[in-house]
Amino acid sequence: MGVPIRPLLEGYRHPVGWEELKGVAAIDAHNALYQFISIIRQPDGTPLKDTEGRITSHLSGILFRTAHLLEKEISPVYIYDGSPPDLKQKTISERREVREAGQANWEDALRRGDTEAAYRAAMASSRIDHAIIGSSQRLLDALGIPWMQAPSEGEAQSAALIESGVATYSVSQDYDSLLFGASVLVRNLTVSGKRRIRGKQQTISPERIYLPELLDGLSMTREMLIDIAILVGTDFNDGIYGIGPKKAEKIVREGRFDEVLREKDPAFDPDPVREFFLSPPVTREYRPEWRPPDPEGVREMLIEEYGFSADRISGVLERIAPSRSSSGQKRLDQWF
DNA sequence: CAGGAGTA
DNA sequence: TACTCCTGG
Repeated sequence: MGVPIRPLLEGYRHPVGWEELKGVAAIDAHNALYQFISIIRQPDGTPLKDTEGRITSHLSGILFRTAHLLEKEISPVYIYDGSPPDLKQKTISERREVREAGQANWEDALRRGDTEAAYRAAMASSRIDHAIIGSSQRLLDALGIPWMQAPSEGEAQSAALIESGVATYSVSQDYDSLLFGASVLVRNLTVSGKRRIRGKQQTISPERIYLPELLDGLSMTREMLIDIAILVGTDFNDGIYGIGPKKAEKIVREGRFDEVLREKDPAFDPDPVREFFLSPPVTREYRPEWRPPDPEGVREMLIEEYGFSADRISGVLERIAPSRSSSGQKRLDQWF
């Protein structure tokens, strides 16, 4: 779910226009896939599937979003998670339980005929499995979009790519990459527009957070921000019961982090978690390469193999790899 | 989520 | 043009 420190970011989440987002976007692949798989569903929660029952929601999401980003002169590179640290095991098993409950609730809601509850439960049942990861990577290859597998957490790798100048910013809905030291985080990198959230219409548009501005504004170090996160809970440790972001901020500012842990959870050693955020396993070798899209490869995969509509695919391909016969449109692949 | 059709 | 609604696989 990511670290719940949103209240601390009030005033630092700046709306940003597409013009300012030109550059290299290091996209948290797991986060993006999860968004697609959980949201791209029919009203009763059924995901898009091909005739063999294989889920295709994520392929639709990647295809159309890629076209959109390239049109905005944004170069995406997808960062996949590698092996999770042992510290994450509890989070992983908790997520599995939530998914299984979601699956059961979905079936229940369908039997009751409660479509809205079915949709919500189906979202919670979403799972990024091997088939989804593999097919997403094949599609990215056909689209000429680079991807890499991080040694460990993708968000940590994204931060390293920014630090070394390979990426301009990190893209995720979660705030973890800030803890890993990503200097720029972009959320809602989607076609802006209105969405229904909890029944209400709300306008969603891209927003940008600068870590240095955040730390300066809060007068704190990244180490302090990490300690706050540890108190409220991260993917790598349980939080302290009854402590939210505001109390955690106060505790850390007053230098009572150790004291509070000694009192509330004496068995817990925060140092491995601190260490993981401050120097996670990452690679410094990777250099992404963007290639022109392979229209025939995309067609073969999506139309022949997964049953996408030829018309829809042709429309997208025309946007990202205009055919020579097309009239007067500017070529978007010219800067590859 | 994103695109497209339908509507005003 | 702007906005709502529906569908995609």
